Amino acid sequence: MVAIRLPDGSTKNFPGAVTGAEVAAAIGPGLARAALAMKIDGALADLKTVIARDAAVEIVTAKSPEALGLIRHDAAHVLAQAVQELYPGTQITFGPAIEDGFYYDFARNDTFTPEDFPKIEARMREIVDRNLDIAREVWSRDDAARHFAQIGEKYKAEWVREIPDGEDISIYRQGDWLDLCTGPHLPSTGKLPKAFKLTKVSGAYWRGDARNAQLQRIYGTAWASEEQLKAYLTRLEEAERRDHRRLGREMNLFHLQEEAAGAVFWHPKGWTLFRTLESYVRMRLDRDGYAEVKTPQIVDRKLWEASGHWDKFKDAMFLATPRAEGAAAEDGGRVYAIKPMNCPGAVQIFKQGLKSYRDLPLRLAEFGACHRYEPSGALHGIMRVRAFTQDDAHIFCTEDQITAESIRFCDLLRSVYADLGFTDVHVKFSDRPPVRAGTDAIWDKAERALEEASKAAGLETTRNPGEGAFYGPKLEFVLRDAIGRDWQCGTLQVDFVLPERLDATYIGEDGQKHRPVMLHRAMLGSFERFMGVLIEHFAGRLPLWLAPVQAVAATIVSDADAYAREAVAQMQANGLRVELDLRNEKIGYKVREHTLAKVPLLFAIGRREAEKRTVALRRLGSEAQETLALDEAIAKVRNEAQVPRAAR
RNA sequence: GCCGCCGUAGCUCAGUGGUAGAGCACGUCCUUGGUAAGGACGGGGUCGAGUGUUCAAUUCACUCCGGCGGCACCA
Repeated sequence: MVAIRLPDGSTKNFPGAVTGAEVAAAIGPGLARAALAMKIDGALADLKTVIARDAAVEIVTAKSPEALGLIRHDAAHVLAQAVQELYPGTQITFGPAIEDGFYYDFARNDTFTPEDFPKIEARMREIVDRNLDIAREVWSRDDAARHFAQIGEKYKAEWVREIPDGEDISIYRQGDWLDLCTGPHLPSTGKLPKAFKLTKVSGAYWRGDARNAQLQRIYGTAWASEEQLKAYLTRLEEAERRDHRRLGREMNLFHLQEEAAGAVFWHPKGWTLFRTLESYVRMRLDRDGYAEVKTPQIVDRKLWEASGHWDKFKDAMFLATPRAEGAAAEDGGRVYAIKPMNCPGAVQIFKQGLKSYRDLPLRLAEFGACHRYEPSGALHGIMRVRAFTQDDAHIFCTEDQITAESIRFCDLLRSVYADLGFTDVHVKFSDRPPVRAGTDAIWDKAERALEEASKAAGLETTRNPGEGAFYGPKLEFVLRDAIGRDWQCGTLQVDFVLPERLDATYIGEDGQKHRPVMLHRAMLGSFERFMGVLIEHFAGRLPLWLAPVQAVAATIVSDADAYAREAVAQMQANGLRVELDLRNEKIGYKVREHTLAKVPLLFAIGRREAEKRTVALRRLGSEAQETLALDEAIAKVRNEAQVPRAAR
């Protein structure tokens, strides 16, 4: 007898081994129809799996949180079958479920284009209509390897050989189509909702390695219902509306052009935002015990060789040599590199003069402009550029101070993010990468120190194996934006390696030389990227204190021009970023324009206002008007526009 | 860097083997209008760059540059 415990606490007894489908049927015909898979003692399994012992079983339906993953994984298989039916000779490789959808990687000589999608989607629907039974089989390694080799699936054959001993080699059969897959899967293709859509094709490397063959990846999205699919497509449109490249142009913040690919031309408004952000961060650092420095832009490559960056990153560095005849020789044949990062420079400042343990921790901040030759395919708007400014700082401290400094930084970071409108932050812990500097003993120490520190700072971290910097492990702070997207911005890295390589020392209490530890840290990461994130997070509707143009004073009739000028001058004298719109246009036109430009405040000034020395205030996103005396309006707006924590 | 797609006016986009068009924006004039587009007229393009095919290339081919979507990379 087999006793099956159900989620509601009840137990159903069966005379012998049962399948999930039978359990579902025993509960009710509705559930039997809706069943997609099950969980046996919490582990996801096919409905056809035979349960031979007592267990807790939960039937998974389209409403279960696990359903989307199953649906997407099945959609990937149906896609693969459709593609192989339509394009014989195409090899299959991998096709997992991913966030919001799925993909499948194919090897084929001809290329897929989006024009192929309608045909493939139609075939996918047809496969759903065929309602093919999906069943798991366990094969021997030899049989599986032989089978895939025989039918020309060399990627599958390769993979079969690498499945560890002791693991089942499971094959899913869907009609007469087979795939090597761990599952689980829906009981038949007919259970797959038709709420899917192919979205894009791209290249992808076999096993994620650029040295391997490039495959063709077809992406799709799949949902439990048409409504969900529609909602997803709407979400994509929303993301497109927020695109910082589009808003940057529309709001006249910046532009990019090919003579300086990967570098930003900041327009007055964009630069105003940049400066506002910079001075805010500077204020926070000033108040948190940092000293700001500035290090050279062009530095002899010897320094980068010493730091280890040359070895690892020389291909991504810009070089600079004097151009004048004979100058290079006169200069001792030096080769300079434009700095790709600030840390070696910070170490040079630390090394000036003897440092005592009494000087530690020493927090050196730098708004460092760095240049890196990023691969052309990596460039993306202002989010991934070749010239950027970090809100960088290096904290030189003793090992004992790591924890306290980490806590202090995390506190600052949380508060800064909150001021900037981000409260949903999670933290990744990236440990030692395969290629690294420093001994394992040093890495053990560094990882332990960072773990302790992050625990002490009250952070919950998820592990990110092998993703640390070459000189040390790091915490990465990921912000979730208004529409649920994640952006990695802040970082905290523990570094025992660079102080050693660049020979930084301090004199300890014992009168002996010691190595300081270096903490590399950034909050925004790069201003360029962070500004892109801000723009997208707020959809261009920046909070008043950040808005490059906080208000526009727009006249209704030209008789009000003189008063409007005076009002704007007063506002500007009070530190508000206000523009004057005296154009020969109707107020409706001006309202529309400034609304589209996402200016937070609009002061309409007509004859009435000029006579009574008032302004009619309209706020972005509202149609209400509020008439205020000029002085009152200035006081009010000034208060609202205050930089967070600026008041003393 | 790799795969695919794209590059026509400031922006969004039509279009053609015989050297180009719309809407918005811009300029001038009229209009002084009370909260999301008032009217008239006008200027504006080496059709990304180069090479080739052709009597003729913005259109076809190739190379390069840049952009977009992924992949890889990200000190």
